Amino acid sequence: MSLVQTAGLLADRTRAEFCLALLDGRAWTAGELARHAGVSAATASEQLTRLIDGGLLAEERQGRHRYVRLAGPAVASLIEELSSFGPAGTRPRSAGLRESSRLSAEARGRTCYDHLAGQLGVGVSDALLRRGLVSDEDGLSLTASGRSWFAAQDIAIEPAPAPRRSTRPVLRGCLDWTERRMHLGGLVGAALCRTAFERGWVERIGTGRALRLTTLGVRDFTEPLGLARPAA
Amino acid sequence: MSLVQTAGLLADRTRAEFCLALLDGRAWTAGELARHAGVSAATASEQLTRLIDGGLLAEERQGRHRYVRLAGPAVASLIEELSSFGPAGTRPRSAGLRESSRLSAEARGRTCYDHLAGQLGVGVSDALLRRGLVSDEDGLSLTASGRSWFAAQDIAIEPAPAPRRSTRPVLRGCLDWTERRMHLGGLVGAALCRTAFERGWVERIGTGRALRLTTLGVRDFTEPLGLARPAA
DNA sequence: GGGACAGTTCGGTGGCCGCCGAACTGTGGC
DNA sequence: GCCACAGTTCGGCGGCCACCGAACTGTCCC
Repeated sequence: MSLVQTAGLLADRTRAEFCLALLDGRAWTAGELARHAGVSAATASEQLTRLIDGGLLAEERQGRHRYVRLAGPAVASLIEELSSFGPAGTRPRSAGLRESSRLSAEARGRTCYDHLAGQLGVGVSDALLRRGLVSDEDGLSLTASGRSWFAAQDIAIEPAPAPRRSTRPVLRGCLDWTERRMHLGGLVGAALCRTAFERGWVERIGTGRALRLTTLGVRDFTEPLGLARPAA
Repeated sequence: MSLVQTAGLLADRTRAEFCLALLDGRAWTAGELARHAGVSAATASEQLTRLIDGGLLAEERQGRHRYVRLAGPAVASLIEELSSFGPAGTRPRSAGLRESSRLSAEARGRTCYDHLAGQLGVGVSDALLRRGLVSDEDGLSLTASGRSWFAAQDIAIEPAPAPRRSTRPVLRGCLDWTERRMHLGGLVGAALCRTAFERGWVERIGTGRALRLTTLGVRDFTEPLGLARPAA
């Protein structure tokens, strides 16, 4: 795969739509993606095969279903970087009720591939900054007290997955499109999100990418960090 | 600009060739790029306009010349990320004498947008790791002693350029295509490279992207770091 | 086994876009 | 003023590729 080929994969409306949908970090079936992007099953099947051959997506077949997901964090960060280009143009026009309620749930909290985003993600990010666990002078980094805080919480910041030496930074600012604020990505963001799921601090709402903060999460996660309790 | 449009800009052989050439961090004229990519002046002109409109390139007109360069570090990192995808496929076949002498000069030392690459870049990167100024456990980061070393050398790690809050990490591993080794990018890599030019530690060889380490550079830069003196 | 359904393969079509030569504009040197 | 040269604009050509419908394979359920 060369630069041209990889870019070409993302240079198509349909394939890009697939990838953006998969940015929630979950596995979708081919049919779901086809409906989501408004194309026939035939087209979806072809395009998914291309994305998989190009190494952007990974597939898992289960019975008559073909599940696909992003091939890894590098792909997610690539897509985010490409999306965040230019003068951050146009906001999509207003939507129906059902749609806008889904959107507001996602605005409160959601996953952005493997880390937390939305108001929850931004809030956590701000809290860590306020408490000096993370520093944003000359770029984002974990401070010494930040490292000990993570150790004290028993949250492991996974070193790079065994086989391939990763270039993934410990901490990475991720600028999302709904909030215009930065939230924490990178290994630290992924570790926080993984822990939040494992300890029941957050849970999925239905089948979307939206998240709900549980009462356990308020008690053990956001209140200790000094976050205001969310409005709804 | 959307994801699709930005990706589309890089999904063309000619435009990609331009961007890869500009990865040396310097400004090229439209004609130089046309010859480099083997297309007519007409084609180069059109494609450059597209790249500029899309925000990937910046232009500067001087008399009858049109100089273009990458619009910023974010573009360089985007291109590197896109290039480093997939199983790092095929190495270009061998070249003529003139070409291969240029290549070996570039292998010794060159710029990779705004930081040092080639054997020089990798060597510096290794030396900083060996001395504990940089850590690569769970991702790359600058250690406390690393921060004081930079301060002691009076090398400023520039905070993000004023207007826009940058997501550029302090330290970023950059995996280059000639060396298969990682070298230092990010704000730290840029600061080192800038300093190396300012203090005369390195200089350009001719008009290419290749670098020569000066005797001053050996004395004040690589020897203090414990690098072996390069073969040639 | 039959029917519903998820996904795939294939052929044909339409549109987009990268390319060039030719004619043109503008700059610099003599 | 003239010529050389860098870059631009335009029209037209050619190739690539995303799309669909239709026919097919494979899975699950009754």
